[in-house]
Amino acid sequence: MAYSELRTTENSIKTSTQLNKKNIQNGNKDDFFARKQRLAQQRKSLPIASVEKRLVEEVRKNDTLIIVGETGSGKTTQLPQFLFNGGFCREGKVIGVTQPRRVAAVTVAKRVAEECGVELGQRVGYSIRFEDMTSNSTRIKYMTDGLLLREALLDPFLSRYAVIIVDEAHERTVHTDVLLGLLKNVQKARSQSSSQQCNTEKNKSHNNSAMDDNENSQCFSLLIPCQGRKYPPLKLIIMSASLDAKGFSDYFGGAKAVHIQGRQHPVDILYTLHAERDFLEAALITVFQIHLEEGPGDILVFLTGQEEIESMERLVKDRVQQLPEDKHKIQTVPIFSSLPSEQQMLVFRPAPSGFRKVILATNIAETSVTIPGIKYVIDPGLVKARCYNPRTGMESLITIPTSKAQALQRSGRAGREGPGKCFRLYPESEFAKLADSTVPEIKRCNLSNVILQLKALGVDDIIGFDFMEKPSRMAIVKSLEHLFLLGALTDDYKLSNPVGNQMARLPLDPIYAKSLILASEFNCLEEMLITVAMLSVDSIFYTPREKMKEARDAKKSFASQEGDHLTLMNVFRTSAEFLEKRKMSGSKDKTAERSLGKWCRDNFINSRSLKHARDIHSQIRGHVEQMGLRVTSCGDEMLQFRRCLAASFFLNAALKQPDGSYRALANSQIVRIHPSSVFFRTKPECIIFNELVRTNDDFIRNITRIDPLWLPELAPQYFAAQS
DNA sequence: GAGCACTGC
Repeated sequence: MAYSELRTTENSIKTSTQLNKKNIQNGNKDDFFARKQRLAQQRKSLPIASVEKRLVEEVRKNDTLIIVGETGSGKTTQLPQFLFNGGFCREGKVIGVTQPRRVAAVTVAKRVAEECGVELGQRVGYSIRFEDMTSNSTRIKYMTDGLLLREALLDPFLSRYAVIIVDEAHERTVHTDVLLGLLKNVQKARSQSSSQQCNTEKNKSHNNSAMDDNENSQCFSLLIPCQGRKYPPLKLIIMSASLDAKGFSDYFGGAKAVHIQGRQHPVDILYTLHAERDFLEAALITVFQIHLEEGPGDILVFLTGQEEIESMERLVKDRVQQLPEDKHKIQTVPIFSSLPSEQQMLVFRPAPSGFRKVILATNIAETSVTIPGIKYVIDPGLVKARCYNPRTGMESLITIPTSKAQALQRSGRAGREGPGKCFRLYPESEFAKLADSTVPEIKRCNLSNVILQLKALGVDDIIGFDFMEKPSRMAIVKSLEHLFLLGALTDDYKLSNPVGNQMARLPLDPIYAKSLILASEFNCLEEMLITVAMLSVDSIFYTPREKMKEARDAKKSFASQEGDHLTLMNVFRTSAEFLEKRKMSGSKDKTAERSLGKWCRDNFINSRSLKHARDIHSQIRGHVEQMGLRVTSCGDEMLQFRRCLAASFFLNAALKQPDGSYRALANSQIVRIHPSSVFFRTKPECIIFNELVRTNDDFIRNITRIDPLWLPELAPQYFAAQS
């Protein structure tokens, strides 16, 4: 295939010695000191090290600072240490650093603890869902941004923190965007609380005297809990890898932005001369072009989904047979999120000697997973993205062109260990037409959860909330209506008590949170806890292409005639009984867990999803018990449980049509039962469902049969007017 | 008889 001239994007800076994994495990004293010395050397050689004093000074001078740091600058690990040494943790205050992903929070915290020579969980720690590695002495705390949002519900002023660093802000996840808005309010309120004494007597009710103008009225509600208390100003640092700091700076009132040099090797970017019609074929040709003409080094190919990855794998294997025998040494390795972890791990294993590894990946390899040894990247310029239509309330996945930022992120994967090459399968003129950055997630998702959180944080005027980028009015109104129908909001759209408050405290989809509250009244909270935990995770059933029949039979053994909800519950309970038996018979916890892994494989269950569901189950159980909800079981009274499902998910009720499709009662939309449902063949007259996704058709998933007469009985406020 | 980018509480 023809490519245009090579172009060099970034300057090369030599990297220091790589870490030697072996030495970490060795408790040997010499190794310990050698490693310590090496760590210190590495720290000193980071681009950020030379500007330590200046950075600390800038943070002292500016309440908000934007830091643009390229990959490898060391900003995430070093800046918190600089600030700690600079005295920002006086009086027991904490430096919080947020990350969009759990793995990042954990690995960075471990690294920093080691650099500081302290035990993880002491001065340096991390906190993510299901795992808290912090203590009273923790001063540098890495955490996920979603977790900090949850913390804000309990401590609206984030009073423990002197500094909050929002890392990877350019990724613009929903959590990051909500957090930025919240932090802006907290910062404003805290600087006012320290400059202006709150008047405890006068401010019992909503009273604007503590604020200068209406624009500030939103942080007023945040002020209430701090009445009479004083807080030091909150230092805010927004760190981004994208070169465009202006958006963040503008949002924070013209905050100062500083730039820190990165340390990437140069990556040559090549474009095709013409637009390619078939990107799979173009990628295939490029793989072999690299294999035959370029030096050693592994290839990373970005594809849109599992299906493309699997067909690409077959194509490479077929095509390699046409080459002379001495050119056969290619090994393909797929990676995507729903792949079982053991198979995911294979991408990290070096290819056999003399072989070239070709990694076929979704955008899991863009940020979440860093694979060593990549020298070549092939980027067709496409990505599958979630879209939300607020009018229909429907989510869908569509393939769209990447943004420039995303293309840059992908090409950067070729320059982590040495100079690399990136082949973009489109002409350079097309690159110029790409959007600069990806549309923030908050503009393309259902907002019910976001709104419930904001309401619980005291933000009543959602439409007036100062989002960095405002979601559409329609999306906001739609979600407000939805929350109102669930009973989370009152007639004047305030958070209801106790229902709305309880729902906001549960880390679940609002509709699932509501179902738990209802279940305690229906005496089936035990069952509903299991159900919502199982509904909250990715697909539980795993169906490998080559073992379809076995997988289907395994699934049948769990199937319930009542529907998918009870089927999921059967899986959960059977696995729990299995684990219990193992532990009773004297197996250690670890051994029992391992045999659960085998049980999962035998039953074609995705063990990662099941583990996740078990974690959610125990976490949520703790929450509902704390709230004082009664956790009781309906035993064999499945009718009672199905009635509770109907009462919970009445917004998703549907009636069978003569042609076997269904009509959703809420909006008369015609939908079809997904083939993964137990009701794909035997179709009941009336059902409730949990998920509506558009793929080749408008499919509904997770379905239970109900009696249509229950609907007006259990949700009269909704169905009375309609019948 | 389908096919599910990726995170997160």
